[in-house]
Amino acid sequence: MTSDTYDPSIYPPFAVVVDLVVLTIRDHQLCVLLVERGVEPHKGRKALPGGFVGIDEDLETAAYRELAEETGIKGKHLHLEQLATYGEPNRDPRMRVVSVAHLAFVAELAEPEAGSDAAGVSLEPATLALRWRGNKKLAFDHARILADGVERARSKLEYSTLATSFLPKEFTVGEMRAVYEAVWDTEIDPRNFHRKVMASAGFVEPTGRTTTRGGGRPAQLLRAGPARHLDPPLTRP
Amino acid sequence: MTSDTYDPSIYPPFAVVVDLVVLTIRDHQLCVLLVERGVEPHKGRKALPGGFVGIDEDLETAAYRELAEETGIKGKHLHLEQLATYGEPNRDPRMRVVSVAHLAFVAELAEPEAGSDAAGVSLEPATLALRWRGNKKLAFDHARILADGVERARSKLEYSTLATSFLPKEFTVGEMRAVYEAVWDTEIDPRNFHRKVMASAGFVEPTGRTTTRGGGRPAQLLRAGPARHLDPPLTRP
DNA sequence: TCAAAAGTGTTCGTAATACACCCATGG
DNA sequence: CCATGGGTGTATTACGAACACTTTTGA
Repeated sequence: MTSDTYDPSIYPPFAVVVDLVVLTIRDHQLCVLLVERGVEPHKGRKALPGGFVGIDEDLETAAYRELAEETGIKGKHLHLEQLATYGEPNRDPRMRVVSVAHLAFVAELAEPEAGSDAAGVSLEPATLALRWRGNKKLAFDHARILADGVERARSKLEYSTLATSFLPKEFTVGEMRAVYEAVWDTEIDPRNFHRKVMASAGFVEPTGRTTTRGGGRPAQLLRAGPARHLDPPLTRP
Repeated sequence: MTSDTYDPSIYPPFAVVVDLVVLTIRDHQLCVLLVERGVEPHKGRKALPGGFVGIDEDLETAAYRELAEETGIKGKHLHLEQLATYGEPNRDPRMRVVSVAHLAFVAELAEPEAGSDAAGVSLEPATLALRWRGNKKLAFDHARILADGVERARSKLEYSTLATSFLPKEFTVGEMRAVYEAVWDTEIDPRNFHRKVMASAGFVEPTGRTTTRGGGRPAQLLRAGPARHLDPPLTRP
């Protein structure tokens, strides 16, 4: 804030919206939730979900609300954080729109089209959506927002415990490895990964049960531990 | 963005401002640039510099403009990045204000009070300003913004080459070590630090000249190298 | 000749990698 | 009994912390 006085008759109107980069893992790929625009501008193109912030609504509250409206997700088992704010004067041709983008990590949603609002909801591989060109290009500056979100996700997995946000409440080490491999788009040695995850204090805790989903020897079922930061970090090759 | 239509007669007015966390090193301490408020609310308190975004002005452009107005700094030898956006409904009692905070690293400014606008500009140790309580407390939610900025600065030094932004164009390894010690508030082994900095490809390059300012054996004068990221990172103890 | 800061060499313990190997299940 | 993934042990290498030591100036 500044000490300048505010005069509404001079000060021009800004619209403030939240846009969401909702990431999830599907088929061993990092996927992003997109909606198809029904109106101009960019009618027919895919866009990040989002909407206006209410006058008495916190930014984070608005982001959670949009997420629920768009996906039907309401549970507490997800991660949502502010990503960055995009405010180029002409990013929306209709008026001056400042978008506070948020980044969400969610566990596999059972057919997200079940969401209330938008019929045109889809899940697309993130790297694919980033490469769309021509009239398939993402609306507005959403390709840039998505790129920033993907890069943030990649680095967050290194030094935070947020990989668990992509997983159901109970999971195996192998399933967590699949998350890292999908987000980083690399292969990871299963044996060393196993050791690092189990040795990292507070990352995961055993439930005592096992599962054989996925075949092979039964794997321990784990749940997320209390730690928020990963020390030492898991580094990508 | 969303497909909702926009109706200005319904949509309430938001003010969009940029606030600046301007950090520099002074007396071996990490310091922040503050201005004293001349009007209510929070009249007489220190606050982060900032101001309204123009209707045709990019967020980053607005941040550079405010920085120049507040400090007189115009040169290209500084770093400025977006920090985060703060939009709680009641963070400003006058109206709904969304603040896009930016973080700047600058080399020692020669008495910043020389700046054009504000007479009440001062440089205060960051950790001190964060501890102010009662009627000396920072205005609005600026203590939280400052805390976020300091934490970001601390971690940026680990994996980026931005320490050079705190230094003049030419500097010595010892002067850079002083930056790390001030920002991290730790002591660092000079010998190991020297080796790491010089071994890190693209971090610094020799100018060929030396200096004896600071006493002792002449030190190589260095300038910032082309690298933006530090690999391997410098880790705090 | 002493203090002070720059810079180099070396030791030593830990951490990461690569991979051999064993385990426990389903088909 | 074989394929599949889970999980353990271990040798080798790489790296970082600690610190002894040398260098080059100003006072």
